[in-house]
Amino acid sequence: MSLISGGMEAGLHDCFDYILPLGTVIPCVAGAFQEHQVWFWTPEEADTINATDRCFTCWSQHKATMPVQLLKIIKGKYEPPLPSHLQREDLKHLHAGLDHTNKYFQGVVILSYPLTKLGDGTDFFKIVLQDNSCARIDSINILIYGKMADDCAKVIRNGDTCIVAGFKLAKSPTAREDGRHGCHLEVSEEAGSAIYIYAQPSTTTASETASASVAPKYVYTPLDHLKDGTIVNLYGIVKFFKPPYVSKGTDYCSVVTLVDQSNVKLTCTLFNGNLDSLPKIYKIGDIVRFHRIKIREYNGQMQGITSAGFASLTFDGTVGAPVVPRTSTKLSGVRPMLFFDLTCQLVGKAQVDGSSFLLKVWDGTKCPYPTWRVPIEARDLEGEKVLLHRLRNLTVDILVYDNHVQLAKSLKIGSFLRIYSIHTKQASAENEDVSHVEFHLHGGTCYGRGIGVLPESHPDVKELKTFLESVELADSQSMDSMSSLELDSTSNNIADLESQRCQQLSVTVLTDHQDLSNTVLKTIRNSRAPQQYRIRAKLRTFKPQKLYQSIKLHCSKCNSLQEVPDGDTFDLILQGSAVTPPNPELHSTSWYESVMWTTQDQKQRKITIHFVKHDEMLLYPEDTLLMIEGGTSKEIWKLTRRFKCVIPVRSTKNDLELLDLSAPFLLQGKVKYYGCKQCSTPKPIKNLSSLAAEPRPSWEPTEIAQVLGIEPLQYVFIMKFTLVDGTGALNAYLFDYEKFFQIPASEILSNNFLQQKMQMTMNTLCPPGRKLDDLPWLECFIKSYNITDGKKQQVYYQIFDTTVAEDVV
DNA sequence: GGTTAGGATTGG
Repeated sequence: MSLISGGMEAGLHDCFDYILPLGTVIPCVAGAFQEHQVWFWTPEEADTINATDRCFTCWSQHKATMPVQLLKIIKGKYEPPLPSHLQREDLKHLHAGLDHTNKYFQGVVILSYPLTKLGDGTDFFKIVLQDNSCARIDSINILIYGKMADDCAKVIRNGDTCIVAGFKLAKSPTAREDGRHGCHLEVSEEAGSAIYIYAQPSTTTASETASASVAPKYVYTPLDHLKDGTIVNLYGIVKFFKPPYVSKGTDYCSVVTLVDQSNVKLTCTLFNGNLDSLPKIYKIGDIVRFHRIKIREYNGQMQGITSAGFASLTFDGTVGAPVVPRTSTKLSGVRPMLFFDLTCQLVGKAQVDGSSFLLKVWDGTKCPYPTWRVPIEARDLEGEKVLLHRLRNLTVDILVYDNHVQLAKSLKIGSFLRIYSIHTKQASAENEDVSHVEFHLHGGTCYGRGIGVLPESHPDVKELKTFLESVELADSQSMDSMSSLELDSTSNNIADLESQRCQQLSVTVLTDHQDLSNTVLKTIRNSRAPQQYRIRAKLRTFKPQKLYQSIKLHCSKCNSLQEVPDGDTFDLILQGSAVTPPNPELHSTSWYESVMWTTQDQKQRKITIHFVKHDEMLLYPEDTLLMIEGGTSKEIWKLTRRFKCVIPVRSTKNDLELLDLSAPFLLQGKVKYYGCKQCSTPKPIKNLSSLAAEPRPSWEPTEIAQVLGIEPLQYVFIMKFTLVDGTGALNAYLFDYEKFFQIPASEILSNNFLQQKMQMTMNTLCPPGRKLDDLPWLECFIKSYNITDGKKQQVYYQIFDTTVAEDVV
C-alpha cells in the first residue's frame, strides 16, 4: 500500500482494517505511522458484541495516543506526525463554549512552576506557553494534573515547543494578575489529553535522552497473559457493565467485563469514592483503557480490581450496527414483559416511600400502551409544574427501588439519563377495564441494572435534545393556540379544548392561495378537469400504510417513477463488476491517485481506490471524492462515513466507467444517488477532472451527475389520500419532495428520527382508531387533471402548495 | 489503608 498522505491513509485504515487478514502489517496514522499488526474480532469471538473490526495494536478508530510524546522536526515535518484529526487553534480562538475537541494549541514554554501535590494527593504541574502572535495577550496557563504532571515535569524545559491536545478550557482565575489569556487549559491522562513536546534544538541531546527515559512507555497486557498479583495496563471492549452504584462500603462500585483479541474475558470490580474516577461507559461495545489495575485470582479465574493510581479512559465503541438486540431505547418501542434500557430526560421526581422513588421521564415518543401513574401528592413532586403538565401525555413513571433510591434522589431535574434494565410489567387495577404497563427498576444490580447520567456532550444526548426540542416546540405552540381559544370558551376542561381545536383548526396549511374560498368535494367531483381548488376535508385513510413504501425515485425528464432498489441489488451489481479485473494502465493519472491491494481471504478480491486529486493536494478526506473498484457495499458505506463522495466504477480497456444504473452512481453521506436509465447518456469519467480543477469543488450530486451525463432521479413521497367532507369523498395524490412533510424524501430511508417524525405526523393527520367526527380537518390545495388511458379518460387529483401545520411537525 | 463486590433480572 503506498502512502499517499496522512489523512487518506488514516481513512483507509479505518475503512479496511477488517478486510485485511490477521497479522497484516500496515502503516497506521494513530500509531504515528508505526507499522502495526492488524487483529480482528471474528463473529464467533464476539459473543453479544457486534464489533468485527478493530486494530488491536493502536485502536486507531479511537485515536488513542500516548499521553506524553516526544517529537522531532525533520525537514519541517513533525516526526512522528501528529494525529491527522488534530487541527491547530490560535490563542485568539480559544474561547469558552467553543468546541475544541479536535484542536490543539501550540506554544513555547516560557515559564514552568515546580511540581506540587494538590490537597487530594494529585500531582500538579503548571507551565506557561507563548504563541507567536505578537498580540497584546500572547501567553496562556496550562494546568497539568495527575501522572501527566509528573511525566511533563521531568521532560519539559523552558524554550521547548509544546503541543497540547484534548484539553479542557476553563476561566483563568489569575488572568487579572498575570495578564495572560482569560482562560487556562486543563489536561490530564484521565481526560484523554495528549502533550507533544518538541525539545529546543540546542538542548536536543540532553532533553531527548532525558525524555526518552521518562516518557511513559505503556505496555498493554493481553487478557490471556494476566498473572495473579500483578499490576497491569489493559485495553478491551466492554462486554458487560454495571453503571456506578453506591456500594455498601464507602465507595461507588462499577463492575466491568472486558474481552480482547485473545478471546479471554476479564471481570473487573472497580471502586472509587469519586464517581468521575470510574470509567464513563454508556454501552456495551465501548472500549476502555485501564492503567494500573491489579490482577488477582478469584474462584479460579483472573479478576481485575482497582489499585492505587488507577486511571481509565473510555472510547465510544460505535461501529455502525446496533449492538445488543435486547435493548430498546425509545418509549414508542416498549413491549410488555421485557427488560430494556431507556435514554431519556428527567422531568420530575418524588420520594414514594422508604424503599422506592419515582422518576418521571420522557424521550419525545409516546408509549403505545396505557402507562401507570404512581399515586403521589402533587406537592411531593419535584420538577417544573408547567412542563410536567404540558408533557403529561409523553412522560412515564418509573419506580426505582432499594439501592437505586439514593442515586435517584441525587439526580438533577432536566438531566439526561440512561436507565438500564427497566422491567416493563403488564398489570391491571380493579377499577380499570384495560391493563396498563408499569415500569420498575428493581433493587440489585444484576444484568447491569442501574441509572447512568449522560453528559450533555454525549452524541445520543445531542440527538435526543434536538428531537425533544422539536416535540416541545410543537406542544407549546399548540398550547399557545389553545389559550386564545380558552379566552372565548366557557369550558375549563382541557380535553374539551383539545377536541375543539381538533374540530376547528387545520392540521395542514396552504402556502399560497389563501384568498381563495373553499369548494366542497361533491362540486369538485362534478366539475371538469383541469382546475384548482381550495378544500377543507378530513383524511379518512391513506396508502401506503407502511410509510417507507411511499418513497419512490422520480425522473423529472421522462416523468417516470420507480422503486428504490434494495441493498441486495447493489451487492449483486458490485459482485458482478468485481469479476472485471482492475486495469493497472488506468491507475494514478494526472487527476487521480490510485491504491490497489488484494484481500487475503479465500476470495482474493482486488480492491482499487482512485482518489480524485484537487489542487495537487489530498489533505482532507472529508472533502475528497474517490472512485472504488471491487469493494462490497459494506466497505463502500464505511468509506462514505469518512470521505465526501464515493463513486463505484469498473475498468474497461481505455477508461473507468460507471456500473449499471440500477446501482447508485454516487454515494454521499447516507444517501444513494441514482440515475435514470432511459434519460442518461453516460460520459467519460475523466469529465470529473473539470470539477476537481475548481478552487473549492462542492461535489454537488447534481453537478457530478451533469458532467457524467447522468439524469439524476429524485426521491419523492408518493401517497394516496382519501379525503372526505360532508358532501363526498375524493382520492388525491400527494407528490412531495420535501414541502408537505418538511422532511427531505432523500434522507428518510436512512434516518430513524425522520421516520418517526413522519409516523407522528401521519398519526396526527389521521389518528388511528378515531371516528370520522373526531378526525382533524385538513386545509389543502388540489388540482384536477385528465389522464387518457387508451380510450378511457379519467380525472385525477393532486395535492400541492400545502404543508403540515407547524405545530404538527 | 480497609471495605465495598466478585455479572447472571421478574417485588414492592
